[in-house]
Amino acid sequence: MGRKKVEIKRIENKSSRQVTFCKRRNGLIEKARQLSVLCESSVAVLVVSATGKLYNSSSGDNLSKIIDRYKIQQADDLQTLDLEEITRNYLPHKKLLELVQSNLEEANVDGVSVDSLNSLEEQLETALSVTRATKTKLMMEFLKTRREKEKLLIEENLVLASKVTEIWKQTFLVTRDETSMLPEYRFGNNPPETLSLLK
Amino acid sequence: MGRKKVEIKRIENKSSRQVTFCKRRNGLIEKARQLSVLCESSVAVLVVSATGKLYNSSSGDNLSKIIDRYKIQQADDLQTLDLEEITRNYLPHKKLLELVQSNLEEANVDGVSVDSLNSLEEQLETALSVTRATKTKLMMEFLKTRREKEKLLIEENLVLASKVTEIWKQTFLVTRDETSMLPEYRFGNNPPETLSLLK
DNA sequence: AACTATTTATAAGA
DNA sequence: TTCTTATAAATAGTT
Repeated sequence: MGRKKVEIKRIENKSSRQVTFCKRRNGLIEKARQLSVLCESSVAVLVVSATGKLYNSSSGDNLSKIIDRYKIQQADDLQTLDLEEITRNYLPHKKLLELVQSNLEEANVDGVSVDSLNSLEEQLETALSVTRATKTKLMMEFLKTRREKEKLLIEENLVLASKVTEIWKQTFLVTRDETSMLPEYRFGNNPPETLSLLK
Repeated sequence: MGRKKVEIKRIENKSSRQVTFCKRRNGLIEKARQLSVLCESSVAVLVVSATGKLYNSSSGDNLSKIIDRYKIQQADDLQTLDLEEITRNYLPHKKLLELVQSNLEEANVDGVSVDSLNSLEEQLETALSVTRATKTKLMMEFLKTRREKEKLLIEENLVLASKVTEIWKQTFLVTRDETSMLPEYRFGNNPPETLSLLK
């Protein structure tokens, strides 16, 4: 729908690709909004540009909720896989139970005492909750470490990016006036692309 | 674009709403595909109908990857709110517990039956194990996302670092011979420091 | 599900 | 970028 019919294949010209990206992205998002309103549904659109920049929109429910809805479907689809994971998580406990089982049989020799069984149960519960808490704590700590490392990387990235930008600017100023001294091909002519993850 | 102009507001007639939902949903998904192909980008569309049914499409990358890219942004924006997401995912289990709770009270009225308590206990254990597995899974997923993001950052960092090094080298070669053209203070005299996290 | 009269989106040009 | 406009494409109402 334009002056000419266009084939649906990659637009080779960079600038017209950029223009089309912008126009059609806006068009798509507007269409999504309309669908949502007309048919009282929730619609999410996520667009990742070639340079990695993300554009998203949602109407009806918010994006997180829509994604959660998607996850539920995934969970349904992979229910058998989850069961495997659950089983895996239970193996350590199983072993612990076996260990206690042998204790139990030992106890049986002396005749079954309800009191001893009670205390055994308690011990088991304690062992279990300790295991669980430790696991959570370990994972939380690990997450924290990751976050800190990520922070450092982002800072470093910012410093480097501004350095490159700065140098590019100055190079450009020089090459414009003194082309012969600093041939344009030397540093490349384009400003450094902006960085996908730092926007 | 049809026989009549339509206002963008909820379509009251149920069957025409249904028809429009289907037509426009297909249109939206086709538009998404076109945008993806024309501009070599990744596009995801998620539509949840009023009855809760989910329709989704993705082009370019697969949906999970696009959603991961979204999560990276979220993690930046809402680093502290990760716990909220986890909490949100726990609500369904909460409801399950409430359900069981009501069963418990019901059982109490008829006098406590050991059998019913047994089955209740079993149900609870199941709910608990599912909860536990879900928690682990969520944390694992989150860790995976972090790891992927870190990878991207490191790659970006490497590219930037080599860029800075390259430019520094070339600048040095010029300044040595033509000091007046490129005052030494301009880009700084030192080679870029090596990077703490990339060693 | 098709069919078309119209509206809407957008490609090219400015 | 942003606006304009000729044309392609989508779709509302109809069958």
